[in-house]
Amino acid sequence: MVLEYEVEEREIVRRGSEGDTKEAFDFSSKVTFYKKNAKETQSLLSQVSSSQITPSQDCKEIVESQCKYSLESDSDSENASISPGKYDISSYSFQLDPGQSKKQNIKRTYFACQKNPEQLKTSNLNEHITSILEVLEKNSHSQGEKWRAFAYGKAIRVLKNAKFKVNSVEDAKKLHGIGLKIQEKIQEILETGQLRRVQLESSDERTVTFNLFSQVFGAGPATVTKWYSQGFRTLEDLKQKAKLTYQQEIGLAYYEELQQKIPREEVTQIGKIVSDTAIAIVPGLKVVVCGSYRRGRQECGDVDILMTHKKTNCLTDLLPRIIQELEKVHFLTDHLTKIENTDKYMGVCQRAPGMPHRRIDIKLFPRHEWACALLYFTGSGHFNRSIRLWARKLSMSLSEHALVRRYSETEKGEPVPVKSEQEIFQVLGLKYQAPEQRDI
DNA sequence: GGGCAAATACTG
DNA sequence: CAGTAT
DNA sequence: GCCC
Repeated sequence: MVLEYEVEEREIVRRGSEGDTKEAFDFSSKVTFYKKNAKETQSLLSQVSSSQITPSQDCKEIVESQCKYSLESDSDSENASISPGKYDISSYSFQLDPGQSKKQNIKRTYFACQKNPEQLKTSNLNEHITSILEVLEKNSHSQGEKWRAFAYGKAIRVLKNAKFKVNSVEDAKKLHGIGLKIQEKIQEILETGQLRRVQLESSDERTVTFNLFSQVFGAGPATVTKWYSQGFRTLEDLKQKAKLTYQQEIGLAYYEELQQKIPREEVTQIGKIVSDTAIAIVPGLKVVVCGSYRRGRQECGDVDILMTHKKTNCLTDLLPRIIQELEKVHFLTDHLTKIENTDKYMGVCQRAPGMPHRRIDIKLFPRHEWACALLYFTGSGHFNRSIRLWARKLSMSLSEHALVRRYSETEKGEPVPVKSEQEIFQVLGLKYQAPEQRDI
């Protein structure tokens, strides 16, 4: 009884934090609430769009206070950028209908989830199934079957987050995101411990080759298909015979190194190198390492660095200058985008000679886009999908640049000025989640 | 059947 | 423009 | 592939 109760709560939490369409329960109940309280929300929105928060004020405030390198967390500056008197987050945090105990439970669980994301994560009771589905997901992905892979991914998350071990198809049916086809697969896994299709594919030349090739940076489904049809089967084939773009050459040259995860400590060091270099060139720059690093991961796939400055608009060549300097000290070894005239750089770096090469992105945003950029590039991907879906249901649209109201399918309104991540959550009527809590 | 997020930048 | 990446 |  208790178990089942908890299961249901977890289920709800998961859906809510994932933002799947069908989190019907979580999300739509919130939508309902939103409509009920449309008036409050309107007033909040007008408050936000009023002069109380403006980009210029934002610039002034942040630049004057703490334009300093912040790796571990910029929560200090985030907090500092909120004036307590103007916004009382607690008064506007999303409250579910108090009259309905069930909904209250959702809310409570929601909080629990936010406090304990690790707990939810560490106990995958369905490893025996998910490990196999993960193969299917990867295979689908490298064949370019985007949405099929998407569905597998969703099923995997559902299974991982389930509070019970799936011992029968009936168990699996309860989980949202598991349809007929995956049910069949689960049945076979439960009966035989494996999946014939996976066995087949793992020794299938086409599948193996697609997986191999699709991990080359710059090669997507179309390119991989072409290479395969041209008869290439190994990385050596590609190096010797394939016609490669410059990006693919780099991707191939560092194929193994770029596969490796980056220890958190190294990301910290890389961040420091970039930050020190950048700030030496442009004092007052704000530099934050985002991505999985900011979410607290111990291992990262790449390094994602965001910068902003109050004078961004007058310093269009800012990023190129920083790039050139980083190149000069042999930190950046290869460029994946052109370095002139850019505010979004992609490249390859090496912390020190002999160390593995790493993928690095450095992006410069104008001050007024800082909050959205931070949110976006901190992710996770799932979290982003979730919050955007939510935004859409509130007739808003969230991008790396801005949070805007949409009046219709095509008509978009003015951006809602937001100067911190907290404000984005606030405007969307969501409880703030720290970066670590977005690692979902 | 259509949606599954959304928007931008770069390459060739 | 298609393809790729973020 | 799943869901509506």
